[in-house]
Amino acid sequence: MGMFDEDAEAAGHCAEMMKAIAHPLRLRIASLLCEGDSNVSALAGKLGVAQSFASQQLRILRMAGLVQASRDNAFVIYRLAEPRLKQLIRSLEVCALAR
Amino acid sequence: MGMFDEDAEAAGHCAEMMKAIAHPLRLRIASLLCEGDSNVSALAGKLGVAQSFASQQLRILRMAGLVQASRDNAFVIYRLAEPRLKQLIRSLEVCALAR
DNA sequence: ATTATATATTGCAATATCATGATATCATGA
DNA sequence: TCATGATATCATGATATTGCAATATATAAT
Repeated sequence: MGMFDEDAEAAGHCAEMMKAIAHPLRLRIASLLCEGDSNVSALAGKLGVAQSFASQQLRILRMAGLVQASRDNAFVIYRLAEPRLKQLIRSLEVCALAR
Repeated sequence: MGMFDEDAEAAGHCAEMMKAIAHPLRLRIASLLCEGDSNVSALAGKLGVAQSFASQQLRILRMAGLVQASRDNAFVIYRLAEPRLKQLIRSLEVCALAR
């Protein structure tokens, strides 16, 4: 039935993806990006953290293939790269509500 | 709309939970437990890892409140503590399929 | 009491992650 | 070109995680 118990490689990939979001700030960033694209300093402002910190965490999300970036003049706009990520975050919210 | 961007504490809790499963072996353990309760050495055998390693990872899952343990004579039976965890793992499998 | 089996814990070295501050790059406008 | 605002990277020390081997504990059977 489960796929991860049989397919260790799939489990490894999935764990790597989860690790990317399994961080307070990165989860909040992903959550914000669910509501719409945004740039680095806007995100940093909303989250109340330093720009360099936000940029670093965005980099980790980007490396994991979860978000994409593109330039809009001076700004770099980040967006969710994966529609399925939105779905996953909804599931996580449901989990969090059930505590 | 999203809850994690507004509620930093909820994001922290959720990230902590995710961190517990965001590991190749722990994900596989959780996946196995979705199919039914099991004991440590049975899990270790199915996963092809040393008993002490399986026990260690089970401990981490237990600390995070994701699994529960109870003794059945010589054996310690582990089970999913959270029905919502089953749901989450299903979501993860869907995500993993979509790669 | 001894042995065997199941589980848990501990110690450890290697590696990774975290958060911060300083600095560098990049694009725009005066 | 210079100044400025937006982003990215670097360097760092603190802390956490990883995987393994050795050892300890607990239960059961003989």
